[in-house]
Amino acid sequence: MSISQIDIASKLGVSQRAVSFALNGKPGVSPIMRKQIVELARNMGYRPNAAARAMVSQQTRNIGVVIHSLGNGDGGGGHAYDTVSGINSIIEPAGYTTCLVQMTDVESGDEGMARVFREQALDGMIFHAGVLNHVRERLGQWVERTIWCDAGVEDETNCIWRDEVEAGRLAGQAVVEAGFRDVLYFHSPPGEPRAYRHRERREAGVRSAVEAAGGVVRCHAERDEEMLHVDRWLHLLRPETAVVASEYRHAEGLLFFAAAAGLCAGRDFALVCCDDRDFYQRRLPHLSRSGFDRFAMGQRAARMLLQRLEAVNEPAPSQIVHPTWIAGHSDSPRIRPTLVPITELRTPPAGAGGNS
Amino acid sequence: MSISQIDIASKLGVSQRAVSFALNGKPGVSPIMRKQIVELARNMGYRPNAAARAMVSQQTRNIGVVIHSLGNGDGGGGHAYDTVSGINSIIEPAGYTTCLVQMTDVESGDEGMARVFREQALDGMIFHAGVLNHVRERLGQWVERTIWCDAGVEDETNCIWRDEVEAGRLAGQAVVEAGFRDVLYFHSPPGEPRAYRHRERREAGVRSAVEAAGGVVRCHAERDEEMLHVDRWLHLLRPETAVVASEYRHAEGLLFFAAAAGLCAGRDFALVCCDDRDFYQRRLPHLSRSGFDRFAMGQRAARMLLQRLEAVNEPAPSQIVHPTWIAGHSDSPRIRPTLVPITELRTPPAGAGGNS
DNA sequence: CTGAAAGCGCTTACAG
DNA sequence: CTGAAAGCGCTTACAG
Repeated sequence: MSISQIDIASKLGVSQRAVSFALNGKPGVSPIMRKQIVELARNMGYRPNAAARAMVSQQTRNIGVVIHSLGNGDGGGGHAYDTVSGINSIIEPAGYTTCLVQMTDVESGDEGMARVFREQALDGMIFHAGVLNHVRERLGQWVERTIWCDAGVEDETNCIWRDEVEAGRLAGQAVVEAGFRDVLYFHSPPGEPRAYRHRERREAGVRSAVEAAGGVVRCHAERDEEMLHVDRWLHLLRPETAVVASEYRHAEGLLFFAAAAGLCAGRDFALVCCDDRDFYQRRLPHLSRSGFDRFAMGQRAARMLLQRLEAVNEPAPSQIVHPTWIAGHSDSPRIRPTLVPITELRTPPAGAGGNS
Repeated sequence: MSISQIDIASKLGVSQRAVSFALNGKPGVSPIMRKQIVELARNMGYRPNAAARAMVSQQTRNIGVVIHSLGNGDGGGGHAYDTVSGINSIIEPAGYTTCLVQMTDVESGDEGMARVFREQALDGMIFHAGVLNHVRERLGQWVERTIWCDAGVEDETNCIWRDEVEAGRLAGQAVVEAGFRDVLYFHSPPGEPRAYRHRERREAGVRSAVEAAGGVVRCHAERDEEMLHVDRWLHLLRPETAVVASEYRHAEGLLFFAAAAGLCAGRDFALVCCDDRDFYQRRLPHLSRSGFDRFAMGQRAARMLLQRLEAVNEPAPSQIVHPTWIAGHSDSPRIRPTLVPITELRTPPAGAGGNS
């Protein structure tokens, strides 16, 4: 039904080889014939058959991008897609296609695996998810060229991950410099599906900075879906205490639900976050945080993979993503940075939320 | 390098046909031989070559999912991915793979198009984006089986879109029933990249409901990235006025930045939204809104496409997604639904934000 | 029930 | 500079 090189060749009375060479810009066809062929191909609406090309060239030009799915709609606001966008932005111009694979923790046996894994269908993959060990090992066997991107795998090669300890340290240092010595580390309870040891590491970083300054770090665990229940944690917010949110979801909860309950970050309490989202730059610039450019990380992971695909397949040296500190800023007079010097926080008025 | 059916066949001294039939569960192989073959294939780690299979079967089992990209990290919080997740949740178990394609408005000529379009590489595609007309026509020619999913295309077949007028009407009706007659419709300024006429339609719906009750609708346009500048719009919030946010981003801004500035939805002003996100159910349940389950819409679009792929290729009748009204609710005493009866809103205390 | 063979649409040595 | 041909790894009529 669709037109092939043979259709073009026979119409012009030339060999199929000539068509292939002309269309692919290879030498060995006379300029006049080349022009005829290219023109006719365009007029006939010829498009090469990817499967045939893949078979002979032994590469599919498809790249798997595996993300962890919590099920229906992810439920999390989809920070994994920040990374996916970064990956795609590099891979697509290079002529590859992003094949999205969503995985749950309870991955069934080989039969339940996505087709893209059951068959040989990928040139490589980028794994972006906390993944159970047995799944990891299986996939590693199946797809020879894999980059582990913030996936809880930290080998010497083919991995890229963020320095979470440093992210915590930056946050801790910032609150110390703002004069705080009492710090509340706000994190997810253990046992969350995305088990990738960022919680402990960020905490360790926070501690190292705060304790070096003679401060003390307390912890509070809260499921992010429960942040709405402000009564669970509102009493912990005090002007003398800096709150360090481990994940962006906690920071959003602390920012917004506290405000709804009458306590405002940057006015009634100090807030910093060890995490970041790409769109915060435009939509939440006043949040003081450890920068974590997932889009850029995805780009780097994609470049690591491309290097392995284009050159000889030697492992790519692992990379560590170093966080940077982003001081919250606001050019709106009524919205304040979430971290201000301790002396600028107001003491709670009688009856305000802080002391119930 | 990788093992093929021939490797298995020769090792067992049988024909390649036998291997193919055995592995694919087709009749025509003796049970004993079948068992031998299946076992050996497993031991040798055989995986079928997707390209070869695609070539002979004339189907790639790849499906393109096109989303609009604003560039770096999308910048928008990625509501398109709610839909993508829904699509993938249906397509993957059916043996297809989601190929993600991000498109910008300024799509260059055919040469700059993603490889997946330049070549014949897809069995079908789902287009989820407001798309410029010339791009639309080109892609429609290239991929014969396309479903237009909330993409600004509304033909009799192969389209699925949300009833935006109804979404506005539901929001308008809700505020009317809560006793409001003064309504502020809060929307994006025209000329936003994702041009898909939801802004006007939602407004028309709001108007129809409010004006039928003798109320009046005013409008205010604000870019969502500018919501942080509360001084631009804070003075518009009054207890007697119900604010109807057109898009979820505006609702979030109205919810959160107003709170940071001291005005609280459900206490100082009423807020409803014509839009929705999948994770609101868990993380923002108190927002009163027109329900819009993008995940479910993606699933429906995927089923429409699968129907065209599995059966004869006859066009799928278009579907309209009807919004439902979701009354905000909260089991936390300090967080209130964003829409409450007008009588329950407090009159602004002197000096509060509403009257500068 | 099974083997030998054609063919899917390309790329690329190999002869002329 | 160009044509005739092999082969990538499968599926599936076609003979036996």
